[in-house]
Amino acid sequence: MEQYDFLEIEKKWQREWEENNSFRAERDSRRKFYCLEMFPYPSGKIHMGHVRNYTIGDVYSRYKTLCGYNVLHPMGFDAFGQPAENAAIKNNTKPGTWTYKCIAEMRSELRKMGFAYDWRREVATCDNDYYRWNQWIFLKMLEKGLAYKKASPVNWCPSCATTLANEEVINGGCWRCHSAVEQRQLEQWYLKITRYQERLLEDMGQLEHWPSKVKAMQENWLGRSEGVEIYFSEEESGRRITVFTTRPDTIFGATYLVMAPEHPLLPEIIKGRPEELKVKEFISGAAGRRKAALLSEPGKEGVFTGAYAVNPVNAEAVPIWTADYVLTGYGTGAVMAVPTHDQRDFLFAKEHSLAMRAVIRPVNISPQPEENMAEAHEGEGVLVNSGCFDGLANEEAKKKIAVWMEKEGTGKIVTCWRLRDWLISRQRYWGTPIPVVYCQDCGIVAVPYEQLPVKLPADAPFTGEGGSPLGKVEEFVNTCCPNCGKKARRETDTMATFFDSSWYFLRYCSPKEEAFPFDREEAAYWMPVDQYIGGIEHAILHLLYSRFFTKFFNDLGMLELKEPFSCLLTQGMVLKDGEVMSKSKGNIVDPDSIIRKYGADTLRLFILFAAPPETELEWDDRGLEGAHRFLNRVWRIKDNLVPAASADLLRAMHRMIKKVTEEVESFKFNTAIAAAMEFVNAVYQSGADKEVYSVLLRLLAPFVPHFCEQLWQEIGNKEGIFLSDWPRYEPEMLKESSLTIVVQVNSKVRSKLRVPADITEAELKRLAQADEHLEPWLAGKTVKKVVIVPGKLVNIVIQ
RNA sequence: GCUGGAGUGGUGGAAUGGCAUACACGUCGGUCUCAAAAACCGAUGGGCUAACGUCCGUGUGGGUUCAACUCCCACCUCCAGCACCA
Repeated sequence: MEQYDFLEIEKKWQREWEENNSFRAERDSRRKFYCLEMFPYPSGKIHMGHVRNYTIGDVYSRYKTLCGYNVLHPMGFDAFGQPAENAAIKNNTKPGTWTYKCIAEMRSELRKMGFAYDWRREVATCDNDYYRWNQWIFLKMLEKGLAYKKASPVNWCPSCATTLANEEVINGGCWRCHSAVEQRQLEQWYLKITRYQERLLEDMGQLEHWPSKVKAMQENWLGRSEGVEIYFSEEESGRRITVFTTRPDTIFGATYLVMAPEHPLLPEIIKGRPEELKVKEFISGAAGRRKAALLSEPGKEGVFTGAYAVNPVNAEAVPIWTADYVLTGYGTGAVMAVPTHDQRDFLFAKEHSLAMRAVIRPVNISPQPEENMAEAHEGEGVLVNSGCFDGLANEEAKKKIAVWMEKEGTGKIVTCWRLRDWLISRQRYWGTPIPVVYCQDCGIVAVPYEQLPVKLPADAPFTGEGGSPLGKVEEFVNTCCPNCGKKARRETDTMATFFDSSWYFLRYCSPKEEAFPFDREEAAYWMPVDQYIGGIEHAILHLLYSRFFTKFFNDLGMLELKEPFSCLLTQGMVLKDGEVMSKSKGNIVDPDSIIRKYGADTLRLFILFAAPPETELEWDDRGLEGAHRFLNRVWRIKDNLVPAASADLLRAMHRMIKKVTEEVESFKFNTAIAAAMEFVNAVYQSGADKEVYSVLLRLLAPFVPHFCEQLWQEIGNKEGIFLSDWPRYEPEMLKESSLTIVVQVNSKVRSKLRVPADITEAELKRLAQADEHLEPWLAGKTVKKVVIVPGKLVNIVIQ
């Protein structure tokens, strides 16, 4: 039995596409379509996750091409980052050398998959021509006050020996190596992403075609919450201690106040008190306890400071405590504690025998004395023990008390965000140098634009043991102040690589542009990305940063649009035996070995057919063989073409065109392929002619491009299949002359009728009731009602 | 705890109010063959039945409807993300 020669065919068409620049994209008068997949880190080899991600994008971009769109489908490499340094140490080479070698290997692996990229637009973020624009963007941000340097406690990964952004800390561990993250006091560069927090939240309304999950995660990350800052004062000194609460309705129930151990006022408050030593001990142990808490349940540790704070609404003095459960990074770093109506406060108060006072009486539950409460009542109710607010529903009281406090000057209505500014300094070598110098006289000085790029030296004595490697490269560090010309030192930290990937989709629009990061007109034509495809792991980091950058470019007047990605698809993971493929589990299937054995088209087809794009995909060798079998089946039709296909087959073909088109359009590739398989089964029954075959090939072309190009050529076409058109169905051909109608009695199928398609409802009703198959069911019963669904079924309801 | 998903044959999955299990995998049977493989054709949710059939069946319990995998209410289980966020 003839098997098609995939090795030969795939090589041939890959060469052909490359020589003809088949997938080059240029601005023209057609409707544009920008299809983008998240670019890879160039590790050298592609894995099944890449294969799946890029195959999904490839199908869609080839489909859009066939539909007549001017498609931009670029590829590049997210090439800066730590693995290059580790690999360089291990292999005794330079990160640059290693990275460019990996890029070359990766490019060749991607080519073997037959992806339709415009390779002329390739970018690698470690190229001078790319990262100089990182520096340009940074300087613009510096000008606008969006980039700033400050000393602050930062997340520190001891194993990677570098700082991390909040977004890079996952469950208290480093996103890359999972080591427990420590806090260190360091002076670092930040980007003021918080200036955009309202817009990042508001504009999510535009992201209709993003998965709700991703939007929910971003919303949660932004963490907007409305509340009140309340001004307590320390009893003796009158020093103001501001707390933040979302529950001003419980203010009369505040029985103590808690400050985070890191709160800057704390040392002043305890100064000279008998408790000072004990509290200081507690403060110095805080970092260690926080680290330990990451590994286990958070504890309820805390100590009394000896001081009291005056509640501004009732002049009551309440004890001031410091405890781990109050965080320094959120709100004001201090809270008023209301044990009766906040579960955390409740547990803490029980633990340390602190006073409680209920101020909200629950509706429909008999009120309990405080000492009998088993847990805090966090729900709704009516205010009690709250002065003139007694009797108000608590939701109403929330607003009234807030307004009242603001009027009295005892508080202020505020909106609090969880989002922090983005820490971008990294103590690493393989990244974009931050383009500033430090001058004895002038302080922090921006490197002038005309001096960009600040080139990363080709080599640095890095060991992976910490400290910025660039600091050891004398000829890099020592420079002159651009301002006064005196001796100055360069910044030796590099930028977080998420900076690089926050705007690469814009660079693709004009990758050779020399005056700006991107050409305004090209971007105006190609942007936004119409379809973006990538892993869910970037739901917050990359996608949030990219939205931030886009808004920044909008402010600079370089972009019209506010959001970079119109539609987003997050593809599911590839599993083997129910687990994610990984080196450590030893369950990796290497795409290259599959390509050699079955061909790229079979691999593509299997991965598309085995599951819908968004869900997890279980690797299955036998499923792979099934996909291969199907291709051979389609191949053999070529030698068995008939002069004219039957009318039934033609109708089936038009039904298939409709189905495949609708399914591809909505990313249901598995059912699109199923429809094609069903049709091929019909072809095996009655025989296809050349016309029918050519339709089938064009419908399959986005999925298995080499295969279809070859057959397309063999049946006599001179131009490539991707220069043809996506088939259209004739609505006339979908109509059947007769239909099968299901006949039910009391909703159970009892018979089927073959009737003319244009039958009237009355006639159908008559026919159904006369059906002899129904005799046993209808005999002696009264017909209550007859439901008719045109073209589908008749349901006879009997008593 | 909060957020977002998922739960359907032996397996991956299909069906968004109208014949549950399309398509594929696997299994079984047939054709071809000396034989095997490949290929092609057919069967394949469960119970009862010699058979025509018939009853049950989409995580659980209720509800709406002539009709529910699908809509509503309550719950269970699993996966993922966030989490002492005041």
